[in-house]
Amino acid sequence: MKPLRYVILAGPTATGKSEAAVRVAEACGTEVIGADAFQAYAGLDLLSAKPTVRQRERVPHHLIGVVPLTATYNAHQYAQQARAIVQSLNAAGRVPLVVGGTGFYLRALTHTLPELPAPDSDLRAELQAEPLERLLEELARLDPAAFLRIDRQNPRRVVRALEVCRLTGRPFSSFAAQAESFPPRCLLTCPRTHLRVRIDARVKHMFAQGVVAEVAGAGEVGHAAAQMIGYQPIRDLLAGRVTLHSCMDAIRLRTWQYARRQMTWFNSEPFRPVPAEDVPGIVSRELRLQAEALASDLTA
RNA sequence: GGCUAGGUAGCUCAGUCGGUAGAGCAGAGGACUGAAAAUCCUCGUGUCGGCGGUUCGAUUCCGCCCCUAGCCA
Repeated sequence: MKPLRYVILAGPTATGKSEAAVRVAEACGTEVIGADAFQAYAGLDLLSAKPTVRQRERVPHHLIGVVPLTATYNAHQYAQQARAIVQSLNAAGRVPLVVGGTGFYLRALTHTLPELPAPDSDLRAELQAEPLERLLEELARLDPAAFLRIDRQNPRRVVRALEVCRLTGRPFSSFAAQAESFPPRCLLTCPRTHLRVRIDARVKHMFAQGVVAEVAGAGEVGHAAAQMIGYQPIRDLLAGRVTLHSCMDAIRLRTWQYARRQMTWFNSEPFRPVPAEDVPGIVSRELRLQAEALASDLTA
C-alpha cells in the first residue's frame, strides 16, 4: 500500500492556523482537512471558531461540520474519514494540508489506532457507576499489563480499558497501534504573551459576532459537543446564573488552559516549530516536496 | 467620633486551646491508544496589617495605631 501524502499544520488554539492554512492552500492549489474534535460538529460555528464562510469559499475544507451536535464523534472515526479523503486527493494528484489543534486526532491519523471495538455507551454507563477500586480489581485480573501501564487514577482510561477487555475477551494491552505515515509536521508557534492577547481578542470577537444567540438557537446538543469550551458558561449566561463579564472571563481562562495543554502535547511529538511569518514559505515547500514524492509514487 | 466584623499564598478563605500555617481557585510542569476544547497526575516559605507589651517562645493573648465593610451618631 502506498503511503499517504499530506502535510500537517498544527498549533495551539488562536494562533491563526485557519488563515495561515487558507493562504498556503490557496497558493499551492490544494485543500484543507480539519483536525479538530469540535469543529467536526455541524453547528456552533462561532463557538468552535471554525474557518469563516469566506475562508471556506477560497479553499475547499474537509471534516468540518460533518457530524450532528447530538452525535459523539471520536478519534477513530476521524482518522478513517481523514485517511479516505487523503487517499482520494492523492489519487487526484493532490497533497492536502491537515490543519488543527487536536493532538489526539492527529496521532490517530499518523499512527493507525488498533482495531478496537467501538465505544458501548450502555457498558460505559454501567462501568462508570462502579467504584474505581472495583474496576481496578477487575482490570488487574483481566489485563495485568494494562493495569500497570495506564493511568489508574483516571476513570476514563480505566473504563475504556475494561470496556475493551469485556467486549473482546482479550486484554486491552494486546492491541497495539502502529506508526503508519510520517508526514511533515509543522507547528505554528506564538509567544505566550501574544497568545494571551489573541485569545482575548478572539473571545471578544465571538461575542460581537453573536455567539450567545448561536448557543441559544443551537437546539439539542449531545454530551460530547456540550464539552466545547464556552458552551456551559453561555448556557449559564442565558439562564441568568452568571454575568456577561464572568462568562467571558471563564471562556478566556478555559481557552488559555486548553492552549497550554496543547503546547504540552505538541512538545512531546516531532513537530517542526514554525513562527507565523515563516508558515507560507515553509509549509508551501513541504507541500511541494510531498507533491513530488506523490508524483513518483503514481508513476511507479 | 462610637460600636461591630474583618485584615493570613496572585484571588477567596480555613486554622493555630501560644511552639512561625493549609485548602480551593489561579499559575507552572506532565500524561494522553476510539468522549480529547475531554479526562487525569505533580508542585504552596507566605514580614499570618504595623508598632509595642506579656512569655523561654506570639501569626495566635493584651494595648495602641493604620486600612476595609456595616451599623450608630
